[in-house]
This record gives sequence, C-alpha cells and structure tokens, in this order.
Amino acid sequence: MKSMRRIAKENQILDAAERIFSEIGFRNTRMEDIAREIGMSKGSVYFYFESKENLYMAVTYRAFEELIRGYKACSASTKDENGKTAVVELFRYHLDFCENQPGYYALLMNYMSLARAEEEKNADMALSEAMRDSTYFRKIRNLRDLPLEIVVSEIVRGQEDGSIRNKKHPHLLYLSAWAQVAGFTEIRSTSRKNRKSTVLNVSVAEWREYTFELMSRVLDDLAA
Amino acid sequence: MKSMRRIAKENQILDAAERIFSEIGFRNTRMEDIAREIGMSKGSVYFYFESKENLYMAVTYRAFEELIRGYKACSASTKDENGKTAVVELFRYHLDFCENQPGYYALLMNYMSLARAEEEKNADMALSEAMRDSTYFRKIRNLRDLPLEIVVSEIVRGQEDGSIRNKKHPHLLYLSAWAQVAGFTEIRSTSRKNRKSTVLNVSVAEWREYTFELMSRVLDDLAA
Amino acid sequence: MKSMRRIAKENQILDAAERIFSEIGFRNTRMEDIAREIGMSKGSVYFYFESKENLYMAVTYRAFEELIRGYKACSASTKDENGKTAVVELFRYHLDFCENQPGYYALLMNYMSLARAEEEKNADMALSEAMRDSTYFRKIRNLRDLPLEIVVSEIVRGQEDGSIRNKKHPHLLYLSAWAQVAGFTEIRSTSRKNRKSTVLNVSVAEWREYTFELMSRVLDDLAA
Amino acid sequence: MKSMRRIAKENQILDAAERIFSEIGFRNTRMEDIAREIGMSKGSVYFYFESKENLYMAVTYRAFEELIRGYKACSASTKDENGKTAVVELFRYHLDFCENQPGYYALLMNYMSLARAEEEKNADMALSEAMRDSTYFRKIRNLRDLPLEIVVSEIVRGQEDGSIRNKKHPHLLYLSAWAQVAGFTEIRSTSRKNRKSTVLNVSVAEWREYTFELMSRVLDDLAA
DNA sequence: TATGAATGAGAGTTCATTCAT
DNA sequence: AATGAATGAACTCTCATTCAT
Repeated sequence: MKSMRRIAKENQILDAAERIFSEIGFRNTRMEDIAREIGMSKGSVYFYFESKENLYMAVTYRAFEELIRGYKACSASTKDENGKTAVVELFRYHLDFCENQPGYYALLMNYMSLARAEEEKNADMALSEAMRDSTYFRKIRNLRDLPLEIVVSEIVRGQEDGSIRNKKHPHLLYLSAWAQVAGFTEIRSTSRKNRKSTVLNVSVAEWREYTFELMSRVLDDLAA
Repeated sequence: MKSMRRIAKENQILDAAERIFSEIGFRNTRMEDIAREIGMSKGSVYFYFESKENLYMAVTYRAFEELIRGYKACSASTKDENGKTAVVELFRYHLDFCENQPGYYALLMNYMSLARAEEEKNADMALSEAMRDSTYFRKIRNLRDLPLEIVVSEIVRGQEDGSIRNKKHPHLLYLSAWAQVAGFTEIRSTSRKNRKSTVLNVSVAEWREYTFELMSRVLDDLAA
Repeated sequence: MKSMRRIAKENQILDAAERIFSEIGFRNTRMEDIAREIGMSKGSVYFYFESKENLYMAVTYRAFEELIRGYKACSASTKDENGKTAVVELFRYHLDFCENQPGYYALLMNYMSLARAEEEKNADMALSEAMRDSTYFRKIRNLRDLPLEIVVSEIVRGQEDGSIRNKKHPHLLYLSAWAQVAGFTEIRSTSRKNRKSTVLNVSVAEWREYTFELMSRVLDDLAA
Repeated sequence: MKSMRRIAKENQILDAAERIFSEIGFRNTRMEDIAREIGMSKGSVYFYFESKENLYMAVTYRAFEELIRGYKACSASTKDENGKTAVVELFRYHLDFCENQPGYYALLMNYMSLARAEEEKNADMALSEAMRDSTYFRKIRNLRDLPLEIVVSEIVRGQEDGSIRNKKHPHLLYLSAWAQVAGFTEIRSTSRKNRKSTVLNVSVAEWREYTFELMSRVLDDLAA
C-alpha cells in the first residue's frame, strides 16, 4: 500500500516529467532535468520510477486517467441532452484538454503508435521496447479504448434519437470528427509556444468555432 | 559545381536518411545507421553533410522541393478546371504525397515548429539551434510558403468563379481543409506501419474518400 | 558549499591533469588518461570539470594561486632585507617553483598567450575559445598581474634604498631579469625529463648560480 | 634525382606548413589546412611527404639548414673582428631569425626535446615516435650541434684574443647568453601576434638593445 | 528515503591516411 | 601528378543507471 507521502512525491515527479517531456520530447529530456525541476536528485527519481521509459509511461497513464475522468464527467453532464450535443461537447472537452495540457496530444499519439507497433510485432523501435515492458503500458490498455467507446456510444445515441442524421458508420463519423480536432490541435501546436491568437491572420478563436460548426454540420449531414 | 557523381551520392544518402529519420525519429537515428544502410562508413557521410542536423535539414529541404514541384504540376494540370476542383486536387495530391513519402509529414511539421521557434526567439530547443544554423534551413524559407500561396490563390479563384460558394476568409478555409488532411494523416500514420487497410473496422479508402467529400462540402458551403 | 571530499577529489584530478598535461601537452592528453591515472572513469572526471578546457584552466588557476601564495610569502620573509635581496629571492623562488612543478612554466606561458589573444580579438586559435570561456580563465585575471606588481614594487624599493643602483625603468629591469629566468627554465626543461645534472658538460647547479650572479650584477649595475 | 618542379612544390608545401605549424601548433594543424593554404588537395601533400610527422620534421630540417647557413655567413663576415663581436653578432642574428620566422623557435625547441627524449629512451611521447622515425630527423642530427659549435669556437677565440675577459667555461657562457636570447624571444612571442612595439610600457627596441648590452657586459666580465 | 558520486556504453565528430581514377 | 572520396580509429562529451552512505 502506497503511503500518502509517496503518492504526493510521485505526482510531483509526474508533473515535472509531463511538463518537460511535452516541451522537448522524450529523447531530449534528461532525468536530471526532471529532478532539478523539483529540487530533487536524480537518484531519488529512480527511487520512485525504475526507468525513464517507466516514468514516461506513468505520465501517459496519468494523462489517460485524467482524460477519461473528463470524458465521463462530460458524458454525464450531457446525459439529458441529445446525442449530437453530447458528441460535440466531448470533442470540445478533448480539444480543451489538449490546449491546456501542452504535449498531452503527443503522449496520446505516441502511445497509440507503441500499441500498434506491439500488435504488429514491429521490432523497429528498439527504444520503445522498454516502454512496452513498463507496468503502466499494460495498465493503459484497460483505458485506452474508453474515449472511443464513449464517443461512439453517444454517436449511436444521437443516430437513434435523430439528432445525428448522418447515418454513416459511427466509427467513420468518429474518425472524421477526430481528424478535424487532431488536425486543429496539430497545426495549432506547431505555432503554440507563444500565446498568439492568430494563425495566418485568422483568429484562432474563430477558426476553432468554425471547426465545431463544421463538425456539427457533418453530424447533421445537411448535405446528404 | 557539383559533379553528377556527387549529386547522386548525396541523394543516396538523403534517401537513406529520410527513410530512417522518418522511421525512428531524429534523435533515435545514428549516423552510423544511415551510413550502414547504404554500405558506407560514418566518416563518408560527413564528407557530404557537415552534421547530423545539416543532413536532417537537407532531407527536409529536398522534401519541400519535391512537394512544391508536385503542387505546381498539380496546379498546372487543373488550370482549365474550376477553382474548387483545383483546391481539392491539391489536397488530394498533398495527402498522396504524405502517404507515399513516409515521415514526410513529420519533417514538414518539424520545420514549421523550428521556424516558429526562431521567430519567437524561443531558446527552449537547444538541440534545434544547429538545425536553424544549417544552410538548408535558410534555403527552405524561400519555399515554405509556396504551398499555402498556391492553395490560397486557387481558393480565391474558386470564390470568384463561383465554384466555391463559401465566402469565408480564404485562410480560414485553407486551415479548415488542411486540418482535415493533417488529422487524417496523423491518425492514419499512427497505425501505418503495416499496410492494413482498415482502422477501427473502417476501410481506410472509404474514410479517405469521405474526408474529401466533407472538404468538398465545406467549400460548397451547402449549409450556409 | 563544496564538501571536503569534493575538494579533495578535485585536487586529485588536478594533480593528475597537471602531471599529464605538462608531460605530453594539452592536445595529446586524453581525458581517459587523466581518469585512469587516478583509477577513475572518464565520466567521473566530467562530474567535476565540465570540459577538457575547463579542467586545463582549473589547473592553470591552481598553479597561479600557488605561485602567488609563494610570492607573497617570499616577499614577506624579506621585508627586513633590502630591495635587491627581495628581488633576487623572488626570482629564485620563481625558478624553484618551475623546477619543482614540471610544466608549470608552460601553463603560465600558455595563459599569457590566451590572454593576449583575447585582448587582440585574435580568432586564430579556435581551440582556445573554450579555454577563454572557462570560468577559471576569468578568475585568473584577478591574479595574473600580481607577480609582476610584487616584483616591480620590490625593484622600486631597491632603487630607493640604494641596493639597486641600476636606475633603468623598473619594468625594463623586470623584463631583463625575467628573461634570464625564463630562458634558463626553457632550455633546462628541454632536457629535463631525466634528472641529469649537467647540460653541455656544464653543471646545472653552477649554471643556475651563475644566472643569479648575473642578475645580481645587473641590478648592481656595476658597469654603468 | 629530384626534378626542379618537385623541389619547388616541396618548398611550397614546406612554406605553408611552417606558417601554420608555427601559428597553431603541430596537433592543431590539419593536413587539409596546409593543402588548402596553397590550393592543393590533401592527397597531393601525401605525394610529397609520407606523413604529417615527416612533413613536420622536414620543416624543422629546412629551418635548421637556413639557420646554419646564416650562422656560417655571420661567422664569416666577422672573421676579421674580435671574438666577442663575433659572438654578439651571432646571437643578434639568431634573435633576428626567430623574430622574422615566427615559430621557428618552437620548432627548434621541439626538436631538442625530441632528441633528448630519444637519448633517454623516454617512451612517454607516443606521438613523437613517428617524428623520430622520419628520415629528416636523422638528417638533422648532422646539423643540430653546428650552431653551438660555431658560437663556442668564437667564444674560445674571444677568450684567446682578449676580447672576452670572462674566463668561465665557454659552455657556461654560451648557456648564459643563449638563455637571455631565448627568454627574450619567449616573452616577446607570448605577446607577438600583434606588432606592438611595447611590452609593459617598455619599448621592445630598448629592451632588445639592453639585452645585448647585458650580454656584452657578461662577456666583458667587468665586474669579476 | 535521499543524494552525491561513479560508471560505461555509446553518439557525434574529426582527421590522418589510403585509394581509385 | 593530382584529386575527390572513402575509411576507421580516436577523441570529447552525454546520460541512464547504479551504488555507498
């Protein structure tokens, strides 16, 4: 049983690690950086996390946990609304999450990449072997599909309650909507370091709203 | 004046580098890997490219060059069609390009990140300093905005010839369309290592076509 | 605050570095050599000194410190004697120092060279840039002129108390005397590896004494 | 038999090598530097000199040759003067030579060091083994003692003709005088990069003259 | 628990030297 | 004779990891 103190320390390390990993990437991050960030010694970090990869996976795991907590809360808060509203809110939440947790998007994508590589027994990535060996890697498996499932079930609900008139396969709708959010996040993040509110002279806020308007329209399938 | 032989060798190296960088990333790639891939010694690679960062930027430069060659060709081949068709074809070309040149997408995005970091004098990325110092980095500056300009001019043409009824700012339309393509590429690539033709039980070909259908619809702005 | 243990280790490394640098020169010395000399690993040396140049400058700094400590002690011990005696003793001390600290002379001269190159913004010496960037390089600046100042003030004292009848400019006397000591050290060191007590069939001890006799005579200026 | 053309090329290389070796030292000099300096390729240099060490020794050899040519000329031109004058002129020539051939002094000293190391079978200097293996190294042996012998014979002549009243062992006188010249050269060279005409506010020309005045006085032995 | 030290396996880069043309 | 290429050993420096205290 982990003590309160231990959990607190672990979270402190995870915070720092998340910050730095997402800023400069896994390989560019030194354990020393993480330790210094919280006034700790390198050795101590190893007391809590057995390896760099393990720490990285722990960060990813925590991020998944939090994301899913949010998905569930979001889903719960819209259970009285129609399916379409629920879906849009879920993506809105997702986008907010990425915006507020810099680099979270990268963690998620990287995990997906690793998971895929495992299924395919792709031995290309020697480095990531250690990641897949991490206990956290396996713990994430129990979570990773939840966001998908939650969104898809809301899509189905929407198709049933008539708010989503688009009758394409729910997975296709999910992918289309997610691609839009992912693309927005990716392009936005490429120019994110500063907090500039415009990209190419377009107000980010406007672009963002338009993204959701398009998503909404897709679900409406007005054109079909 | 570079000899034919030299250019051929450089391209051979660039090919190998592109392959490996895109497979396992910049940091994970060893110069030795690249050299061995083409049966060369480490030292020889340095005869052609002064540093790892320089080589990386050279790869990026070549990718930009090729991309733009394609954009121009694509644009030329649709000059008799209406603007909307031209725009869709450009994105279709872009997506094909990313699909066929594994990792190209990452190169492009990474460059944008570096360029942005430079404008903001963001010293976070110590590693990338050497990249920005590369002569290729500066050569790319003359190219990087061409794709944007080409697409935007076609959008404008489409708005003028009536094929693009959506009267939003061309930049906003560009971003929306590009986000869709970028998102598709990103998600697709996360599960690309093998040549599986389905993601989440959805046929990739179908998803792909649907992406263009949605893009087309956005330009039509049927719902507006 | 540096621990006792740390300081001891640093000095152990400095000892080894001084030994090897002076034996085979800066460029010929490998960090590995220094580490092995004291049964340490390469990496550990880097724990204490951030670079080879930094280590070299640290060695130089320590040498300066010790030299000056000696100058001061020597000067203090002759404060009741006349100026000429004080001057001769200072040079005698200097020569002893060079004799006992093999290669010290080279360190001192190299530093002077670097310092000069800096003032002249001479970019010839690419290698030494890192040396000038060392924190130790700047620390030495506060010390480097002390020997000169001490000797010159004793020369002035000697001219005032009548023991140094030579009325030439104190700096000229300093240079003339120092040249003699420097020349002796240089020639002697060229054939120093062994402890042979003769050079060209001349007893080194005799030559040495004669050097001081000549110096003494210059200060007396008997011939003027 | 070496062709004219070959000898010319060799000398061109030797010129460049002498310049660069003396500026930045043996280890810091790259064969490429030397080749580029005269618009030649690295490979070509190897056609004329089998190794870097061999080239270095060739430079040294040529320097010795020239020095000795000068010694002989100088000696011949003073054969009608008394011994003391001849000695002073020889040292004056030596000093001029060092002043005009930057780095020559280092070459000479380095050779002495190598020669000494050989006699003592000192295996410290692994690098220099190749130098001692050079054919030029052995050729120098036939020359190296000539300057000493010439000076010493003039000293003896001076002692006999009464111009050198100092009756100390000629070798001791030689060492004392040479030390003075060597010290002057060393200190002067430390601050030589620019052509400043003062050191420590002392006019170099004045210091130089004073050096010879002192030397002259030593030979006179006025004080004895 | 925590930390300062120590380690050692690389990784990027340099450069003397060789070789094919 | 000359050169552009190619090589590989050597070297500096990094950093994840371990360990003694």
